[in-house]
Amino acid sequence: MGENRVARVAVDVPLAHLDRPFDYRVPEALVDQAVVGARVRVRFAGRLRDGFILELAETSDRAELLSLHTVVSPEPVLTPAVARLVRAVADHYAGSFSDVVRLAVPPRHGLTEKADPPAYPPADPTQPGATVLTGYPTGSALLTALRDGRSPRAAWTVAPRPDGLGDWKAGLLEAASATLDSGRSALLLVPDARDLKRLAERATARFGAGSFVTLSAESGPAARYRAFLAASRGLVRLVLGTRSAGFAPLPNLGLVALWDDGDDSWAEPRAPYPHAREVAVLRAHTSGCALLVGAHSRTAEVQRLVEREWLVPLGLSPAQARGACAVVRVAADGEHALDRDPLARVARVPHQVFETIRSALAIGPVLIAVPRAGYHPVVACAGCRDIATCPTCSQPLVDTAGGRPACRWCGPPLQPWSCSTCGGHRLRTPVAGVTRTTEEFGKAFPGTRVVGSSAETPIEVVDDRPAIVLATPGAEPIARFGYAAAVLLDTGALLRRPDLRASEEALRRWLAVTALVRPADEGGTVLVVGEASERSLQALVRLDPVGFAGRELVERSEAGFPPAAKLVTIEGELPVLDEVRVSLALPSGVEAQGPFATGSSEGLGRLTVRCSLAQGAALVSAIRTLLATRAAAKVEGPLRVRVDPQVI
DNA sequence: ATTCGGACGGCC
DNA sequence: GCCGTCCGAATT
Repeated sequence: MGENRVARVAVDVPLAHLDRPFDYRVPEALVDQAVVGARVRVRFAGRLRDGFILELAETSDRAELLSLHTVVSPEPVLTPAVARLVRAVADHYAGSFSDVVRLAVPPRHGLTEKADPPAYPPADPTQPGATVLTGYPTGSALLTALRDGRSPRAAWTVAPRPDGLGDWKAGLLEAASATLDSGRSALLLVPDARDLKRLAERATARFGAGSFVTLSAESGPAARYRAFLAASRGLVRLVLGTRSAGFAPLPNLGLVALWDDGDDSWAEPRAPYPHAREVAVLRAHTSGCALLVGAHSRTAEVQRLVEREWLVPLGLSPAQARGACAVVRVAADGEHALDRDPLARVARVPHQVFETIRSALAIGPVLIAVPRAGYHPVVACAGCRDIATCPTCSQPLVDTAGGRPACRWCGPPLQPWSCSTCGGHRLRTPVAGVTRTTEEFGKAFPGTRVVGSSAETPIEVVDDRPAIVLATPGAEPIARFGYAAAVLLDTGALLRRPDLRASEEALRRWLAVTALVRPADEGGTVLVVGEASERSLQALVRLDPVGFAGRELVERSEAGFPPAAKLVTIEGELPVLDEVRVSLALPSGVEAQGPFATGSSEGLGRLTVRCSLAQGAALVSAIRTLLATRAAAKVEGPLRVRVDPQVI
């Protein structure tokens, strides 16, 4: 067989036991096109299937080889570095190469590929931007290391303020700039399209228009593929993107930076459900690039990497942070139904909230963070605020879309409702949506502009004139010069969520709101309505997300949850899961719980398997082997495996 | 003798 | 998955 006439092909087959390369002969006519990374079509089990050339070789172990059927295009879309990352991610999540490669390489867009690429002027990092990282201890050392071509890894805890030390976008661009200076490329990742747009605006100002690309699934197939090609062809050295851009092919990658790893949009909803933070970690590991994980808060996962000394901490002390940010105070969520002031009566908030808003309005806009409508669809008595229950079965009544409260089991109550505690007849929704609360604040502050921003009707920016801005989580507008104050209403609603990460997530959101408020020396205040003894609330008041994450990690360790333990859930039909539990020869130290019915659908259930981190890789590999064996034996019953799932 | 079909093994 | 093959039973 001639020179490089064997192509190792990753064939797109969904079967777990066929998750390995297959050799094909490269026919004479395709020699020029059959390059490493090219998309091909091959005959596999009698059918034509898609695949990628992983490598070219001179010989094969096998005597007889089929020929490549077609080279779809000679464009090398799957580089060896990305192929290694895809394999590592698949192995980590007990998934297959073909599943992960679908997340890594966007669908081909033929016209875009054939068209002349636009001109990409070089990113000009000589324009000095604001220096942010140097304001942090060891920040200068990080930049120097990047500039010198080294690969530091850091967990950057960003001070929650709107500008200066809180300007995380400038910090990421600064790190990128230092990396570009070393002759390498950089990848900056943000959780959503809104952040991407804002980061891109800053990147344009710093590096010049067109000197970088943004890579996101939301930009449509053509634009997405054009940006992908600009990266893989080495036409740009700076890529900004969202979740799937974590796999972006960049020659000579020097840095991956990821903003706010606690955001739930980092969790990929498609199998094998990789988390972008872990993809970035695996990328730094497999390609030896630098890693910068920045956030106002700190996840237990990042805390673990810091404690293992795999990430270096980069942040202010809590005392330094308090000196640089808004002051945070707690208002007890007391018996305000009896309060005299109009806001307390109308919107059910403590008197202190009214005072804070009134004084802050004198110097600027005020943000009111309200829990998302629908968090608690339950209804309560307007008199005593007790939860309203069904007169027939005593289950909580819920607020239906039609506006009439009803019991989930018995339907709308037949006779007029009366409160079983105080005998009252009027009902109200305890957590009002933005629209409703907007009206209430309008009444309490006559003459003040009141605007609402929610996911459905978001507002991007507000100016510095006094206004009350009500916003649901994630839809908070930016105030051009920072809010004079922010009020976090009903913090208990977030904390009461039946979720392992409820308090971590709550602190993350509150710090994000704090970051929109002016620092204390400019009069900025954050008022939190809630239970002052809550650990997450105390961490907010002290601006100490690191201390919080340390204790959070200890708790996860005691409870046997990720990232302190390896936890895998397997979902499928209950009898199938019984078989799985038996056939998974569990080594000692590996526990299994269930299978339990999930209630999501008839006959479906979940089996949870957990073990120490030391045994984690062996457990995941054993589960993968089980999937392969089952697929090879054609055992019926689909299974869904999640490694370290984000929500349990 | 020939054809049909269902099960099983392998997929380069 | 899906295809090919192999073997037994049904059909001529």
